[in-house]
Amino acid sequence: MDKPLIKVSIRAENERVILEAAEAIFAAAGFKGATTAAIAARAGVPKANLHYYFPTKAALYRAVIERVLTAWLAAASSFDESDDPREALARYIGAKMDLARSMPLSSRVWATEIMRGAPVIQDFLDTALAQWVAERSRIVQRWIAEGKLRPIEPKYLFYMIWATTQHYANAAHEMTSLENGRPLSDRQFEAAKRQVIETIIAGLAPP
Amino acid sequence: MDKPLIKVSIRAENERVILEAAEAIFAAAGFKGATTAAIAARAGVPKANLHYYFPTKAALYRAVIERVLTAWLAAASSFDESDDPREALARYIGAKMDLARSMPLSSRVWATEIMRGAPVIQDFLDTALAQWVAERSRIVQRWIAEGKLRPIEPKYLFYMIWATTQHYANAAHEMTSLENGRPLSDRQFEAAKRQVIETIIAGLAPP
DNA sequence: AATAAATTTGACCAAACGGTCAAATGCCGC
DNA sequence: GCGGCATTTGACCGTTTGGTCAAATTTATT
Repeated sequence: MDKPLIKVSIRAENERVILEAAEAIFAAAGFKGATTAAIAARAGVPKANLHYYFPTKAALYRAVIERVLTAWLAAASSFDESDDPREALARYIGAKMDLARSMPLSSRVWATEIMRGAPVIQDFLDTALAQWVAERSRIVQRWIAEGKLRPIEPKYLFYMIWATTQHYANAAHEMTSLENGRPLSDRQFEAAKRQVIETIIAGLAPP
Repeated sequence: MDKPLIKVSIRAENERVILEAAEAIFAAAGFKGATTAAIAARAGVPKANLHYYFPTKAALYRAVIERVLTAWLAAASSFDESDDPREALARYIGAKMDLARSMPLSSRVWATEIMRGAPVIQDFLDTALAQWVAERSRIVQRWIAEGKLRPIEPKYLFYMIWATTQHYANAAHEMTSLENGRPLSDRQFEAAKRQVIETIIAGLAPP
Protein backbone atom coordinates (compact mmCIF):
# COMPACT_ATOMS: atom_id res chain seq x y z
CA MET A 1 0.00 0.00 0.00
CA ASP A 2 1.68 3.18 -1.17
CA LYS A 3 1.37 6.44 0.66
CA PRO A 4 -1.18 8.44 -1.31
CA LEU A 5 -3.57 5.51 -1.33
CA ILE A 6 -3.78 5.40 2.44
CA LYS A 7 -3.86 9.14 2.72
CA VAL A 8 -6.76 9.27 0.28
CA SER A 9 -8.33 6.29 1.94
CA ILE A 10 -9.04 7.99 5.26
CA ARG A 11 -10.74 10.89 3.56
CA ALA A 12 -12.50 8.76 0.97
CA GLU A 13 -13.79 6.31 3.55
CA ASN A 14 -15.05 9.01 5.87
CA GLU A 15 -16.72 10.90 3.05
CA ARG A 16 -18.41 7.68 1.96
CA VAL A 17 -19.73 6.95 5.45
CA ILE A 18 -20.99 10.51 5.89
CA LEU A 19 -22.58 10.60 2.43
CA GLU A 20 -24.42 7.36 3.09
CA ALA A 21 -25.77 8.67 6.38
CA ALA A 22 -26.69 11.97 4.76
CA GLU A 23 -28.64 10.16 2.06
CA ALA A 24 -30.73 8.35 4.64
CA ILE A 25 -31.43 11.44 6.74
CA PHE A 26 -32.17 13.69 3.75
CA ALA A 27 -34.49 11.03 2.33
CA ALA A 28 -36.35 10.67 5.59
CA ALA A 29 -36.58 14.30 6.67
CA GLY A 30 -35.94 16.54 3.66
CA PHE A 31 -33.25 19.18 3.41
CA LYS A 32 -34.47 21.45 6.17
CA GLY A 33 -35.64 18.60 8.36
CA ALA A 34 -32.26 16.91 8.23
CA THR A 35 -29.89 18.12 10.92
CA THR A 36 -26.14 17.86 10.68
CA ALA A 37 -26.24 16.43 14.20
CA ALA A 38 -28.50 13.59 13.06
CA ILE A 39 -26.35 12.86 10.03
CA ALA A 40 -23.20 12.87 12.13
CA ALA A 41 -24.80 10.58 14.71
CA ARG A 42 -25.87 8.12 12.01
CA ALA A 43 -22.42 8.22 10.46
CA GLY A 44 -20.87 7.66 13.87
CA VAL A 45 -18.70 10.77 13.83
CA PRO A 46 -18.79 13.99 15.86
CA LYS A 47 -20.63 16.83 14.22
CA ALA A 48 -17.47 18.92 14.00
CA ASN A 49 -15.84 16.12 12.05
CA LEU A 50 -18.68 16.13 9.54
CA HIS A 51 -18.11 19.84 9.00
CA TYR A 52 -14.44 19.11 8.47
CA TYR A 53 -15.27 17.02 5.40
CA PHE A 54 -18.32 18.93 4.19
CA PRO A 55 -18.13 22.58 5.21
CA THR A 56 -21.89 23.21 5.04
CA LYS A 57 -25.10 21.22 5.01
CA ALA A 58 -25.81 22.56 1.54
CA ALA A 59 -22.48 21.22 0.27
CA LEU A 60 -23.29 17.81 1.71
CA TYR A 61 -26.69 17.90 0.05
CA ARG A 62 -25.12 18.80 -3.27
CA ALA A 63 -22.77 15.85 -2.98
CA VAL A 64 -25.71 13.51 -2.43
CA ILE A 65 -27.54 14.96 -5.43
CA GLU A 66 -24.49 14.58 -7.64
CA ARG A 67 -24.26 10.93 -6.71
CA VAL A 68 -27.77 10.14 -7.86
CA LEU A 69 -27.39 12.38 -10.89
CA THR A 70 -24.56 10.15 -12.05
CA ALA A 71 -26.74 7.09 -11.57
CA TRP A 72 -29.59 8.80 -13.44
CA LEU A 73 -27.36 9.47 -16.43
CA ALA A 74 -26.09 5.90 -16.44
CA ALA A 75 -29.63 4.57 -16.56
CA ALA A 76 -30.56 7.08 -19.25
CA SER A 77 -27.81 5.80 -21.50
CA SER A 78 -29.48 2.40 -21.66
CA PHE A 79 -32.11 3.97 -23.90
CA ASP A 80 -29.54 4.07 -26.68
CA GLU A 81 -28.48 0.44 -26.58
CA SER A 82 -30.91 -0.52 -29.28
CA ASP A 83 -32.75 1.09 -32.16
CA ASP A 84 -35.74 -1.15 -31.82
CA PRO A 85 -38.41 0.71 -29.83
CA ARG A 86 -39.57 -2.30 -27.87
CA GLU A 87 -36.05 -3.24 -26.91
CA ALA A 88 -34.90 0.30 -26.17
CA LEU A 89 -37.92 1.05 -24.03
CA ALA A 90 -37.72 -2.27 -22.21
CA ARG A 91 -34.07 -1.68 -21.39
CA TYR A 92 -34.61 1.91 -20.34
CA ILE A 93 -37.64 1.23 -18.18
CA GLY A 94 -35.89 -1.75 -16.65
CA ALA A 95 -32.81 0.31 -15.85
CA LYS A 96 -34.92 3.03 -14.24
CA MET A 97 -36.86 0.47 -12.22
CA ASP A 98 -33.61 -1.05 -11.01
CA LEU A 99 -32.33 2.38 -10.07
CA ALA A 100 -35.37 3.04 -7.91
CA ARG A 101 -34.99 -0.38 -6.34
CA SER A 102 -31.27 -0.32 -5.67
CA MET A 103 -30.97 3.31 -4.60
CA PRO A 104 -34.30 4.10 -2.96
CA LEU A 105 -32.87 6.67 -0.58
CA SER A 106 -31.06 8.82 -3.12
CA SER A 107 -34.00 8.36 -5.46
CA ARG A 108 -36.26 9.94 -2.87
CA VAL A 109 -33.81 12.79 -2.34
CA TRP A 110 -33.87 13.29 -6.09
CA ALA A 111 -37.65 13.28 -6.21
CA THR A 112 -37.82 15.82 -3.43
CA GLU A 113 -35.35 18.05 -5.22
CA ILE A 114 -37.51 17.95 -8.35
CA MET A 115 -40.68 18.54 -6.38
CA ARG A 116 -39.25 21.54 -4.54
CA GLY A 117 -38.49 23.20 -7.87
CA ALA A 118 -34.96 21.90 -8.42
CA PRO A 119 -33.14 24.63 -6.46
CA VAL A 120 -29.83 22.81 -6.90
CA ILE A 121 -30.14 21.09 -10.27
CA GLN A 122 -31.97 23.74 -12.25
CA ASP A 123 -28.94 23.97 -14.50
CA PHE A 124 -29.10 20.23 -15.21
CA LEU A 125 -32.76 20.51 -16.18
CA ASP A 126 -32.06 23.35 -18.58
CA THR A 127 -29.05 21.79 -20.26
CA ALA A 128 -28.34 18.06 -20.04
CA LEU A 129 -31.90 16.93 -19.41
CA ALA A 130 -33.41 19.24 -22.02
CA GLN A 131 -30.90 17.95 -24.55
CA TRP A 132 -31.50 14.34 -23.62
CA VAL A 133 -35.25 14.78 -24.01
CA ALA A 134 -34.93 16.63 -27.31
CA GLU A 135 -32.67 13.98 -28.83
CA ARG A 136 -34.69 11.01 -27.63
CA SER A 137 -37.90 12.70 -28.68
CA ARG A 138 -36.52 12.82 -32.19
CA ILE A 139 -35.79 9.12 -32.05
CA VAL A 140 -39.31 8.40 -30.87
CA GLN A 141 -40.73 10.62 -33.61
CA ARG A 142 -38.73 8.63 -36.15
CA TRP A 143 -40.13 5.37 -34.80
CA ILE A 144 -43.60 6.85 -35.17
CA ALA A 145 -42.84 7.89 -38.74
CA GLU A 146 -41.61 4.38 -39.45
CA GLY A 147 -44.93 3.03 -38.18
CA LYS A 148 -43.32 1.27 -35.23
CA LEU A 149 -45.27 3.28 -32.64
CA ARG A 150 -48.65 4.91 -32.67
CA PRO A 151 -48.56 8.71 -32.78
CA ILE A 152 -47.85 10.12 -29.35
CA GLU A 153 -46.09 13.08 -27.80
CA PRO A 154 -42.73 11.67 -26.68
CA LYS A 155 -42.47 14.00 -23.69
CA TYR A 156 -45.59 12.62 -22.07
CA LEU A 157 -44.23 9.15 -22.59
CA PHE A 158 -41.03 10.04 -20.76
CA TYR A 159 -43.05 11.60 -17.97
CA MET A 160 -44.98 8.38 -17.61
CA ILE A 161 -41.81 6.32 -17.47
CA TRP A 162 -40.09 8.63 -14.99
CA ALA A 163 -43.15 8.80 -12.78
CA THR A 164 -43.92 5.10 -12.73
CA THR A 165 -40.38 3.93 -12.12
CA GLN A 166 -39.64 6.64 -9.57
CA HIS A 167 -42.79 5.62 -7.72
CA TYR A 168 -41.18 2.34 -6.69
CA ALA A 169 -38.73 4.37 -4.65
CA ASN A 170 -41.04 7.19 -3.56
CA ALA A 171 -43.92 5.04 -2.43
CA ALA A 172 -42.07 1.96 -1.20
CA HIS A 173 -43.55 2.47 2.23
CA GLU A 174 -47.08 2.76 0.87
CA MET A 175 -46.59 -0.44 -1.11
CA THR A 176 -45.34 -2.17 2.01
CA SER A 177 -48.47 -1.09 3.87
CA LEU A 178 -50.62 -2.49 1.08
CA GLU A 179 -48.78 -5.80 1.34
CA ASN A 180 -49.63 -6.15 5.02
CA GLY A 181 -46.32 -4.75 6.17
CA ARG A 182 -44.07 -6.88 4.01
CA PRO A 183 -41.87 -4.98 1.58
CA LEU A 184 -42.06 -5.97 -2.08
CA SER A 185 -40.01 -9.14 -2.55
CA ASP A 186 -37.50 -9.45 -5.37
CA ARG A 187 -39.95 -11.73 -7.14
CA GLN A 188 -42.79 -9.23 -6.81
CA PHE A 189 -40.56 -6.41 -7.94
CA GLU A 190 -39.53 -8.33 -11.05
CA ALA A 191 -43.18 -9.00 -11.81
CA ALA A 192 -43.96 -5.31 -11.40
CA LYS A 193 -41.08 -4.40 -13.67
CA ARG A 194 -42.28 -6.82 -16.33
CA GLN A 195 -45.83 -5.49 -16.11
CA VAL A 196 -44.74 -1.88 -16.37
CA ILE A 197 -42.61 -2.64 -19.42
CA GLU A 198 -45.29 -4.69 -21.13
CA THR A 199 -48.08 -2.25 -20.39
CA ILE A 200 -46.20 0.71 -21.77
CA ILE A 201 -44.96 -1.12 -24.83
CA ALA A 202 -48.41 -2.50 -25.57
CA GLY A 203 -49.85 0.94 -24.94
CA LEU A 204 -47.66 2.39 -27.68
CA ALA A 205 -48.17 -0.27 -30.32
CA PRO A 206 -49.48 1.06 -33.62
CA PRO A 207 -53.13 0.17 -34.26
CA MET B 1 -77.20 37.95 7.74
CA ASP B 2 -78.08 36.04 10.87
CA LYS B 3 -75.79 35.87 13.84
CA PRO B 4 -74.32 32.37 13.78
CA LEU B 5 -73.42 32.75 10.13
CA ILE B 6 -71.25 35.75 10.79
CA LYS B 7 -69.79 34.21 13.88
CA VAL B 8 -68.80 31.11 11.98
CA SER B 9 -67.70 33.26 9.11
CA ILE B 10 -64.84 34.97 10.90
CA ARG B 11 -63.35 31.71 12.07
CA ALA B 12 -64.10 29.86 8.84
CA GLU B 13 -62.68 32.60 6.68
CA ASN B 14 -59.50 32.94 8.73
CA GLU B 15 -58.97 29.20 8.82
CA ARG B 16 -59.39 29.09 5.07
CA VAL B 17 -56.85 31.84 4.47
CA ILE B 18 -54.34 30.23 6.82
CA LEU B 19 -54.87 26.76 5.36
CA GLU B 20 -54.29 28.07 1.86
CA ALA B 21 -51.07 29.76 2.90
CA ALA B 22 -49.97 26.66 4.79
CA GLU B 23 -50.53 24.52 1.72
CA ALA B 24 -48.23 26.71 -0.35
CA ILE B 25 -45.49 26.86 2.26
CA PHE B 26 -45.63 23.15 3.11
CA ALA B 27 -45.56 22.30 -0.59
CA ALA B 28 -42.56 24.51 -1.21
CA ALA B 29 -40.51 23.74 1.88
CA GLY B 30 -41.74 20.50 3.45
CA PHE B 31 -42.99 20.11 6.98
CA LYS B 32 -39.80 21.01 8.78
CA GLY B 33 -38.79 23.63 6.25
CA ALA B 34 -42.08 25.44 6.61
CA THR B 35 -42.07 27.99 9.40
CA THR B 36 -45.18 29.25 11.12
CA ALA B 37 -43.82 32.75 10.61
CA ALA B 38 -43.69 32.22 6.83
CA ILE B 39 -47.19 30.78 6.77
CA ALA B 40 -48.54 33.64 8.86
CA ALA B 41 -46.82 36.20 6.65
CA ARG B 42 -48.27 34.64 3.51
CA ALA B 43 -51.71 34.51 5.11
CA GLY B 44 -51.35 38.15 6.15
CA VAL B 45 -51.92 37.53 9.85
CA PRO B 46 -49.62 37.81 12.86
CA LYS B 47 -48.00 34.57 13.91
CA ALA B 48 -49.79 34.59 17.25
CA ASN B 49 -53.10 34.75 15.41
CA LEU B 50 -52.19 31.66 13.42
CA HIS B 51 -51.55 29.82 16.67
CA TYR B 52 -54.92 30.99 17.92
CA TYR B 53 -56.64 29.04 15.13
CA PHE B 54 -54.19 26.14 14.84
CA PRO B 55 -52.46 25.47 18.15
CA THR B 56 -49.42 23.75 16.65
CA LYS B 57 -47.70 23.45 13.29
CA ALA B 58 -48.47 19.73 13.33
CA ALA B 59 -52.18 20.43 13.71
CA LEU B 60 -52.07 22.81 10.79
CA TYR B 61 -50.27 20.20 8.71
CA ARG B 62 -52.88 17.60 9.61
CA ALA B 63 -55.62 19.96 8.49
CA VAL B 64 -53.92 20.40 5.11
CA ILE B 65 -53.54 16.65 4.72
CA GLU B 66 -57.18 16.05 5.57
CA ARG B 67 -58.22 18.49 2.88
CA VAL B 68 -56.39 16.63 0.13
CA LEU B 69 -57.46 13.29 1.55
CA THR B 70 -61.05 14.32 0.95
CA ALA B 71 -60.22 15.27 -2.62
CA TRP B 72 -58.37 11.98 -3.11
CA LEU B 73 -61.42 10.00 -2.01
CA ALA B 74 -63.70 12.01 -4.28
CA ALA B 75 -61.50 11.23 -7.27
CA ALA B 76 -61.29 7.59 -6.26
CA SER B 77 -65.05 7.26 -6.33
CA SER B 78 -65.07 8.03 -10.04
CA PHE B 79 -63.66 4.55 -10.60
CA ASP B 80 -67.07 3.13 -9.74
CA GLU B 81 -69.13 5.16 -12.15
CA SER B 82 -69.03 2.48 -14.80
CA ASP B 83 -68.52 -1.24 -15.02
CA ASP B 84 -66.84 -1.05 -18.39
CA PRO B 85 -63.08 -1.18 -17.83
CA ARG B 86 -62.24 1.36 -20.52
CA GLU B 87 -64.78 3.81 -19.25
CA ALA B 88 -64.01 3.27 -15.56
CA LEU B 89 -60.27 3.64 -16.10
CA ALA B 90 -60.67 6.67 -18.35
CA ARG B 91 -62.85 8.39 -15.77
CA TYR B 92 -60.59 7.50 -12.87
CA ILE B 93 -57.35 8.49 -14.58
CA GLY B 94 -58.98 11.67 -15.80
CA ALA B 95 -60.19 12.54 -12.31
CA LYS B 96 -56.75 11.93 -10.84
CA MET B 97 -55.10 14.02 -13.55
CA ASP B 98 -57.55 16.84 -12.86
CA LEU B 99 -56.81 16.58 -9.15
CA ALA B 100 -53.08 16.99 -9.77
CA ARG B 101 -53.79 19.92 -12.06
CA SER B 102 -56.30 21.77 -9.91
CA MET B 103 -54.67 21.18 -6.54
CA PRO B 104 -50.95 20.99 -7.30
CA LEU B 105 -49.90 22.37 -3.93
CA SER B 106 -51.84 19.98 -1.74
CA SER B 107 -50.95 17.19 -4.15
CA ARG B 108 -47.29 17.85 -3.48
CA VAL B 109 -47.88 17.91 0.25
CA TRP B 110 -49.61 14.57 -0.14
CA ALA B 111 -46.75 13.13 -2.16
CA THR B 112 -44.24 14.27 0.43
CA GLU B 113 -46.28 12.70 3.20
CA ILE B 114 -46.30 9.38 1.33
CA MET B 115 -42.60 9.62 0.54
CA ARG B 116 -41.67 10.34 4.16
CA GLY B 117 -43.39 7.13 5.24
CA ALA B 118 -46.87 8.52 5.92
CA PRO B 119 -46.27 9.59 9.53
CA VAL B 120 -49.70 11.22 9.69
CA ILE B 121 -51.86 9.07 7.40
CA GLN B 122 -50.54 5.60 8.21
CA ASP B 123 -53.98 4.74 9.53
CA PHE B 124 -55.58 5.72 6.23
CA LEU B 125 -53.16 3.48 4.31
CA ASP B 126 -53.93 0.51 6.53
CA THR B 127 -57.71 0.89 6.49
CA ALA B 128 -59.49 2.95 3.83
CA LEU B 129 -56.81 2.69 1.15
CA ALA B 130 -56.17 -1.01 1.73
CA GLN B 131 -59.90 -1.65 1.45
CA TRP B 132 -60.26 0.48 -1.67
CA VAL B 133 -57.42 -1.37 -3.35
CA ALA B 134 -58.72 -4.77 -2.33
CA GLU B 135 -62.20 -4.07 -3.65
CA ARG B 136 -61.11 -2.51 -6.91
CA SER B 137 -58.57 -5.26 -7.43
CA ARG B 138 -61.43 -7.73 -7.33
CA ILE B 139 -63.23 -5.72 -10.00
CA VAL B 140 -60.16 -5.70 -12.19
CA GLN B 141 -59.71 -9.43 -11.67
CA ARG B 142 -63.29 -9.97 -12.79
CA TRP B 143 -62.67 -7.92 -15.92
CA ILE B 144 -59.66 -10.11 -16.62
CA ALA B 145 -61.73 -13.25 -16.09
CA GLU B 146 -64.31 -11.87 -18.50
CA GLY B 147 -61.59 -11.41 -21.08
CA LYS B 148 -61.90 -7.64 -21.08
CA LEU B 149 -58.33 -7.07 -19.91
CA ARG B 150 -55.15 -9.01 -20.35
CA PRO B 151 -53.92 -10.73 -17.19
CA ILE B 152 -52.15 -8.25 -14.93
CA GLU B 153 -51.63 -7.63 -11.24
CA PRO B 154 -54.13 -4.88 -10.39
CA LYS B 155 -51.95 -3.34 -7.71
CA TYR B 156 -49.18 -2.52 -10.15
CA LEU B 157 -51.75 -0.94 -12.41
CA PHE B 158 -52.93 1.31 -9.62
CA TYR B 159 -49.35 2.23 -8.80
CA MET B 160 -48.83 3.22 -12.41
CA ILE B 161 -51.94 5.37 -12.42
CA TRP B 162 -51.13 7.03 -9.10
CA ALA B 163 -47.55 7.68 -10.10
CA THR B 164 -48.26 9.06 -13.56
CA THR B 165 -51.09 11.34 -12.52
CA GLN B 166 -49.35 12.53 -9.37
CA HIS B 167 -46.32 13.38 -11.49
CA TYR B 168 -48.20 16.23 -13.14
CA ALA B 169 -48.30 17.91 -9.74
CA ASN B 170 -44.94 16.77 -8.40
CA ALA B 171 -42.89 17.60 -11.46
CA ALA B 172 -44.77 20.61 -12.77
CA HIS B 173 -41.64 22.69 -12.41
CA GLU B 174 -39.52 20.17 -14.31
CA MET B 175 -42.09 20.11 -17.10
CA THR B 176 -42.05 23.89 -17.24
CA SER B 177 -38.27 23.83 -17.60
CA LEU B 178 -38.57 21.36 -20.46
CA GLU B 179 -41.05 23.68 -22.17
CA ASN B 180 -38.58 26.56 -22.16
CA GLY B 181 -40.04 28.09 -19.04
CA ARG B 182 -43.68 28.03 -20.05
CA PRO B 183 -45.98 25.99 -17.83
CA LEU B 184 -48.11 23.33 -19.50
CA SER B 185 -51.05 25.06 -21.13
CA ASP B 186 -54.57 23.76 -20.67
CA ARG B 187 -54.44 22.41 -24.19
CA GLN B 188 -51.19 20.58 -23.56
CA PHE B 189 -52.48 19.23 -20.30
CA GLU B 190 -55.59 17.86 -21.98
CA ALA B 191 -53.41 16.22 -24.61
CA ALA B 192 -51.27 14.67 -21.90
CA LYS B 193 -54.36 13.43 -20.11
CA ARG B 194 -55.69 11.85 -23.28
CA GLN B 195 -52.36 10.20 -24.01
CA VAL B 196 -52.04 8.79 -20.51
CA ILE B 197 -55.55 7.37 -20.66
CA GLU B 198 -55.12 5.90 -24.10
CA THR B 199 -51.70 4.45 -23.40
CA ILE B 200 -52.81 2.70 -20.25
CA ILE B 201 -56.04 1.40 -21.76
CA ALA B 202 -54.25 0.15 -24.86
CA GLY B 203 -51.59 -1.36 -22.65
CA LEU B 204 -54.19 -3.44 -20.87
CA ALA B 205 -56.14 -4.63 -23.89
CA PRO B 206 -56.39 -8.42 -24.18
CA PRO B 207 -54.25 -9.88 -26.95
C1' DA C 1 -75.31 50.40 27.74
C1' DA C 2 -73.24 46.84 30.11
C1' DT C 3 -71.31 42.47 30.14
C1' DA C 4 -69.34 38.47 28.32
C1' DA C 5 -67.05 36.10 24.74
C1' DA C 6 -64.18 35.89 20.73
C1' DT C 7 -60.33 37.69 18.35
C1' DT C 8 -56.00 40.25 17.68
C1' DT C 9 -51.24 41.29 18.55
C1' DG C 10 -46.48 42.73 20.17
C1' DA C 11 -43.24 41.08 23.21
C1' DC C 12 -41.07 37.37 24.92
C1' DC C 13 -38.71 32.63 25.84
C1' DA C 14 -36.47 28.11 25.85
C1' DA C 15 -34.80 24.78 22.69
C1' DA C 16 -32.62 23.43 18.58
C1' DC C 17 -29.73 24.42 14.87
C1' DG C 18 -25.66 25.26 11.63
C1' DG C 19 -21.37 26.46 12.00
C1' DT C 20 -16.69 27.90 14.43
C1' DC C 21 -12.46 27.31 16.90
C1' DA C 22 -8.57 26.03 19.30
C1' DA C 23 -6.48 22.43 21.39
C1' DA C 24 -5.41 17.54 21.14
C1' DT C 25 -4.23 13.49 18.70
C1' DG C 26 -2.75 10.57 14.90
C1' DC C 27 0.04 9.86 10.79
C1' DC C 28 3.87 10.32 7.68
C1' DG C 29 8.49 11.23 5.42
C1' DC C 30 12.98 12.11 6.88
C1' DG D 1 12.06 10.53 17.09
C1' DC D 2 11.18 14.78 15.14
C1' DG D 3 8.77 18.25 12.46
C1' DG D 4 4.82 19.05 9.59
C1' DC D 5 0.42 17.95 8.05
C1' DA D 6 -4.18 15.74 8.35
C1' DT D 7 -7.70 14.50 11.41
C1' DT D 8 -10.47 14.52 15.63
C1' DT D 9 -13.33 16.58 19.07
C1' DG D 10 -15.61 19.12 23.05
C1' DA D 11 -17.01 23.50 23.97
C1' DC D 12 -19.02 27.33 22.39
C1' DC D 13 -22.01 31.04 19.81
C1' DG D 14 -25.42 33.78 17.18
C1' DT D 15 -29.67 32.90 14.92
C1' DT D 16 -33.96 30.86 14.05
C1' DT D 17 -37.99 28.62 15.51
C1' DG D 18 -42.39 26.93 17.62
C1' DG D 19 -45.01 28.31 20.95
C1' DT D 20 -46.78 31.38 25.11
C1' DC D 21 -48.97 35.18 27.38
C1' DA D 22 -51.26 39.05 28.92
C1' DA D 23 -53.18 43.05 27.48
C1' DA D 24 -55.95 45.39 23.98
C1' DT D 25 -59.67 45.41 20.76
C1' DT D 26 -63.67 43.83 18.43
C1' DT D 27 -68.01 41.34 18.27
C1' DA D 28 -72.16 39.21 20.25
C1' DT D 29 -75.78 38.98 23.90
C1' DT D 30 -78.98 40.85 27.07
